[in-house]
Amino acid sequence: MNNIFEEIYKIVKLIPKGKVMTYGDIARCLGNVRLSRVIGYALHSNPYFGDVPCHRVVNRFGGLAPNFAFGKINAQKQMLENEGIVVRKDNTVDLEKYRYTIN
DNA sequence: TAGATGACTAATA
DNA sequence: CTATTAGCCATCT
Repeated sequence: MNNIFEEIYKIVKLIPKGKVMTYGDIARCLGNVRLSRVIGYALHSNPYFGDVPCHRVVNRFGGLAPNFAFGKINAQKQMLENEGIVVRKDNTVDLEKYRYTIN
């Protein structure tokens, strides 16, 4: 499938361990920041769970998604911590520290 | 088949 | 400064 979804997954897969990316950054990589919405749906659908580290994708505040596809937000939090990322009590990460930008 | 919705963000009023 | 509108695309009803 050569649609926007594949592009999204391609970018997400490029996120190194211990780093996170925002929807906006991914969308900007695709050439249009407004695609951030599509990214959200793409990960919500989550057809490639296991291949796509959707837990490394956070919103612009660094906050984790309220409805994690696999389990609860707790699961995402656990996975991030497992990679060495410190998640705050309010389920947010330090973007200045963990934000990964491709360009 | 057509319309509404959603893990969002940035720009404008 | 805060609040609202616009824009994207796939899936759901």
